[in-house]
Amino acid sequence: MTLDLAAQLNPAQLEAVQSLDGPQLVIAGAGTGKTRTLVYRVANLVHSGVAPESILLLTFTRRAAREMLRRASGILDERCQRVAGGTFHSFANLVLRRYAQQAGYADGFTILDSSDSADLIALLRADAGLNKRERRFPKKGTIQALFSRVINTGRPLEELLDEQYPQFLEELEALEALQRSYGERKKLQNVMDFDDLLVNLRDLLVAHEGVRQRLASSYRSILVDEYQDTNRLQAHIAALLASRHSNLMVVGDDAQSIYSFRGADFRNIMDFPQLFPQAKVTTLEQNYRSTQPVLDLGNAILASAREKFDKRLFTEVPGDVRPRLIHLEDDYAQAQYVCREILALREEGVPLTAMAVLARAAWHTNVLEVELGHRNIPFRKFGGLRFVEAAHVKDVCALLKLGVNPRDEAAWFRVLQLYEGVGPATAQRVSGAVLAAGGDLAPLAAPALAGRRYGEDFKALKALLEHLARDGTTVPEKLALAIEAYRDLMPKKYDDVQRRLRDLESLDTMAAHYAQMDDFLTDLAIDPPEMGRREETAEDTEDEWLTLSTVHSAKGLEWDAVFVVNLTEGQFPHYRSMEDETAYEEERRLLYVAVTRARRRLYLLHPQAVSRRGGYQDDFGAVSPLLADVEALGPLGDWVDEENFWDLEEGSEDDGGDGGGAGGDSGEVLSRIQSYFG
DNA sequence: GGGAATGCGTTTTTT
DNA sequence: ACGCATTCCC
Repeated sequence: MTLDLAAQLNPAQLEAVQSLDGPQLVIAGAGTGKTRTLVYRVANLVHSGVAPESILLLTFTRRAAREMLRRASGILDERCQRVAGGTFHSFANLVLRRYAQQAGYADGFTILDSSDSADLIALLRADAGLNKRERRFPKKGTIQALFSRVINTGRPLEELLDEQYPQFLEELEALEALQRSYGERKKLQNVMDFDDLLVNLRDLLVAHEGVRQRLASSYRSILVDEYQDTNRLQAHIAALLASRHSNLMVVGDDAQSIYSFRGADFRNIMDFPQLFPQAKVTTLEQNYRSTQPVLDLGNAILASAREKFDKRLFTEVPGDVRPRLIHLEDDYAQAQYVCREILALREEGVPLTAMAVLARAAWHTNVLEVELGHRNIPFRKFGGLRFVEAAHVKDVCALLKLGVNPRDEAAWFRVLQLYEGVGPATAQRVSGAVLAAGGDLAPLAAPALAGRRYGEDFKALKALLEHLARDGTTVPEKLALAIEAYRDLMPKKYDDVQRRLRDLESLDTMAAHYAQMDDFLTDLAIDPPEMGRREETAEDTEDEWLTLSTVHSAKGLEWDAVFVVNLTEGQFPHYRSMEDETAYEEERRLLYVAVTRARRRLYLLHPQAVSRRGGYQDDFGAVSPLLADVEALGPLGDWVDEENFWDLEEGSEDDGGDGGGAGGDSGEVLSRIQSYFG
């Protein structure tokens, strides 16, 4: 098997792909073949004899990793499928399961997703009596987000409070105490939240020399995609893993950094050469995705950015259809317009699969979804509320979790309250008793409960959990047991039992792929299925569908035609980002990401009113200030600007659309890592 | 005391 | 439609 790299790559890409050793930074603008470069580099590494298992590809989603390895296999051969790949979180999970003891945990720890962790925090808040106070105490979700930010940015709680919630500064001490008890309680319950996965991996690598040596030796080459969206913790982990061979390639684009709300810091990119002074830096500037008019708009959006990183993308992709900015009365008119345009494009031969509607927030497409339904246009929705976040799915998962880890208090709290006559107080009492017994289920059958309404129910629950904990039963069998028990409990909580049961059935198809229940549950938390919440109208097997997505979930993807909806002040940019400059700048980059998803056709839609809960926003919304900034620049905002308020009745005609190893030994690298990360 | 029913305000982005 | 707080009822 030969690899004709020169024929497939431009000089800059080729350079990045061919230098197999040493640290490398690739700055890759949108559409410049970043993924291509990574894929070819993986193939080239394997081709040159590096064992696939010793290559680690860290990406933003697991889907991205799978896709890249599939492509690498297509270029070279099946060996590429054996490359280790995934997200930082999934990799951390893998390592921590192997070294649970060294990390201070027991085997079979369970994962808390953000809402689980918020629930646990709420329990502790109630324990500490912080509920019944004169002053309002922050909501559980707010506290959870704060704690998470402390971890992911490495900044002190006080600073973050001062910045974001000055009204809660007076509660600093109470919050710090809560933070401590939250940390202790998780250990006690043998659970980790998302942040613990990263923290514990880093701590493991720092504190356990032997483990670090083993991992750093076994990963001969490490590649990190979307490096601009990593946080400090992740950068530290990547550096530690590369401490032996220094073969770390990071790829990213500062202009596409859109996850700072999660602690991502694009300075990781800027500082990379500081950490690895021998780093080779490659910049990819030729865009292979979009036409010049689309790119011009992208460049213009960046041009008004507060912090400029001079990078001008150019393209040779032919095409001169200018982007269109369309002003509409409201989001119903917007939905009409988008549908008609989509159908028109399809007539012209653009397949549905090559079109996407992108939005700042998942709910922005709600009105459109109804309209698409009316017109029988099949679609899939990405981003926003996940399948696994639906209350009934969480309920069943909580049951399953207790089979794996009977110390998981958040799961207990959820499960117990499913029973008639059980509220927060009883649930907490019983789960407290189980926890105090180290996870023994005996308290469920305690004589004191016998006379209660739920006495018998709890005995049945005990039997169920014992069965779920048994080794001989398969994952799908356990799931079936849990659903069967849950079916009887549903009417207390929901009136649409049938619909929810159907969702649970789809869990079943997933469960079939797993031999271990904890793997199944972990994957549900860390790598949730991206199925649209809306039932696929016709058949699941529909092979032509339109993509609806949040801009965040559209990262790295591309379509022939892209519609960006709700470009209205307060919607996009989100109103909460308008006071804060750094947040506003991130909205700008977010719009940049959105428009650079388009290959040939780009529609920017500005509904003047956006419906909320049936009604309308009080006042009429101006066009997004992000676009106003571009307009102010003059010729670069050279889009087709049209108003389309009236002519939208079904069937009416309108104007239609056209529109490594190189330097430094392990010790030297380590000391640099140490001095950088402290 | 604790659980259930009622009413109100509210929607960012994700591992 | 959902989470939250208040009120109502056993």
